[in-house]
Amino acid sequence: MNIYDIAKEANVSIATVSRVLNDSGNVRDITRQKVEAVLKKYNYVPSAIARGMITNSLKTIGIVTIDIRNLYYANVAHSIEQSLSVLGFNTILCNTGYDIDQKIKYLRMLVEKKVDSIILVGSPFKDPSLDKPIEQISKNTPIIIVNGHYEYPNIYSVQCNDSKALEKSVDYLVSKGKNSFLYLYDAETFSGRQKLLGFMNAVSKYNVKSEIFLIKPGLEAAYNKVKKLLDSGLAFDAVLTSEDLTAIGVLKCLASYNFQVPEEVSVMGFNNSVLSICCTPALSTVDSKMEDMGRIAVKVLHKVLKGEKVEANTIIEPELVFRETT
Amino acid sequence: MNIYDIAKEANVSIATVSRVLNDSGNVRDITRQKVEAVLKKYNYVPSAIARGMITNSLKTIGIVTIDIRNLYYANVAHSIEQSLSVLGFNTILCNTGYDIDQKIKYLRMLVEKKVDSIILVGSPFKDPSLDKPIEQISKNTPIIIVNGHYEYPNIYSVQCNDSKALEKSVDYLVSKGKNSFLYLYDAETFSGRQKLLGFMNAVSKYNVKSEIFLIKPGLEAAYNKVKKLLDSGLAFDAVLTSEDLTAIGVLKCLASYNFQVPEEVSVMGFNNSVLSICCTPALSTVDSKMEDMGRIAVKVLHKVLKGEKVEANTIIEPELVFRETT
DNA sequence: CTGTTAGCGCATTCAG
DNA sequence: CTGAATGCGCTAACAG
Repeated sequence: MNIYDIAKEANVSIATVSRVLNDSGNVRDITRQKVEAVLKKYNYVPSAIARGMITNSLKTIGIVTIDIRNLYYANVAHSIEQSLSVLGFNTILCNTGYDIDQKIKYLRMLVEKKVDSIILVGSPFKDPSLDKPIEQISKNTPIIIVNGHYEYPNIYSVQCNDSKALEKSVDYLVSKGKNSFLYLYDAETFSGRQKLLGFMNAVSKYNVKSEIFLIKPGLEAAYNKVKKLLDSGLAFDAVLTSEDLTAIGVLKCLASYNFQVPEEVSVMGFNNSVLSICCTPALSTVDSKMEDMGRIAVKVLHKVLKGEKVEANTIIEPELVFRETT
Repeated sequence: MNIYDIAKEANVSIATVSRVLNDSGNVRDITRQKVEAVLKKYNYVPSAIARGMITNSLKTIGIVTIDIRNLYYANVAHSIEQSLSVLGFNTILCNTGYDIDQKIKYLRMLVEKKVDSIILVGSPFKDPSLDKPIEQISKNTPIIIVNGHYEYPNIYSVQCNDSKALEKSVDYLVSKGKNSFLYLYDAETFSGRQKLLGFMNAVSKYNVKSEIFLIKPGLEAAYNKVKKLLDSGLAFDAVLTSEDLTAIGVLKCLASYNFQVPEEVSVMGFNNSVLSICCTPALSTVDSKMEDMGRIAVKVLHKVLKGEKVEANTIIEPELVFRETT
């Protein structure tokens, strides 16, 4: 069943069917009704493929991220998908993992499918060897980076002011009398560097001690690191992390040593994920505005697609969420 | 840049270019090399749309679920997406939420895009008013239901033996001397009913008390329910739930009443999500084999697509995971 | 082994 | 307001 069949049955030309299908005006009311009747009769659904042949678009965008099982990515992806759906776009989801070849493969698939845009969530393409392909693609397809940054034509970014969040966290803890800080982070992404910078910047403003460690992602790595640190005699009264899950690992380790949180040691997570209310005590954390990020990324994209002028960089302010660990 | 341009530059016909592009044999080695050189020179990527025009497929499948922010869905979706990617398929992600019109809209978009299959994760289409569209679509497109069930031609399902999981949990807790059970569940999906059945079936085998409550999803609803129950004087020594998050709400409430877990009250969650290791004490739960479900769903789909015969129903056995709450 | 040809289903001129 | 004709880029016969 195609547009010809409909046209024949409705006694009109395919052009007319196309017109009512796309609501593009210039159809007499009575003609329209005639066609619509046939359309409904057969429950006709036009082929996006054939349409794409002409318009060179499938009204589809690709969202590329490391791993959707990570709550941060899941939240942002959800927000993007929902906003896009309102605009009539579908979303192709790509979990690249950390393998470079995988990333290239996904990129290629998206280009083949002529997606209207690619949205990078996190910075799955921070590896320099991926710069060339990304720049190449950007020649024909706008790219939006959520929580990442890339200075290049047709590449836009939406970021959370992560560094500010860390600064404010340190400020707050210092005001609470803390003076010996630990910062645990697990990723050297754009966002990861921002957080780190914010932390370093903040502690340098005060006369406080600070230690910084890069660890593997996950609860266990954090637990083990803190254990090792404690066993080695390091003392601290505040721990900041780049991820809620890391903070929970810290909490668990602290509990095993019978530290009082937050009296003896304060702990702050990052992202305000559901994890932060699952642990005990409930985790103070940073609301990194995951929903907003997705929504605004799509707003930027929409403008770009409409040919409107858009600033290459949008920054969103995070918010501190205080619960029981500070 | 299209296949004609490549053909011209390589001094061959478009058919030959198509042949090397699809690696479909019948090309002399020297010819192939000539073409490949041009292909590489322009970094040529064929149009999946034009190809789809002929093959009537974009090598894309739709995965439809309620909300990817839910860890269960995220895990299954991730597993599906990864397995599909290996087979050269892309995944369109749809978060339907609970609105019926949304669901219809998503279905229509997927049909327009001629997806090779639709995978339903959870049972986003359990509403009877959606039966007609689903059955209609199944006439042309195989449908796979992950943790749901629908007896109909060209609809296949992969499910976890959730009822068995609940039975085994009760068995175990009875063997531990528990005799007064509470079951809290938050969804009347197919899977939700299976769990419920399993619970009822199990408690009926023993001389134990049991109460069952349907509550809203989330930590807070569980917390409030248990609080109300406790305040009303209800006594129990074991709580089972249909979700880890619910169990954590229970745990939090129990803690606020200074109950010893598991000595006085045992608690079990469901899904073995990351949440279960975040709470304190760490939650005993059911590994509902999220990864396996996705992987097997794709295996089933692949067979269906190849025209092989497949059993309409695949059942996976869950596993109990004992941590600190039992 | 290679080339020619004919559509796939639709949007879009351009006439009328 | 409506219809006829064209072509998007590719695959799949078919002929050679």
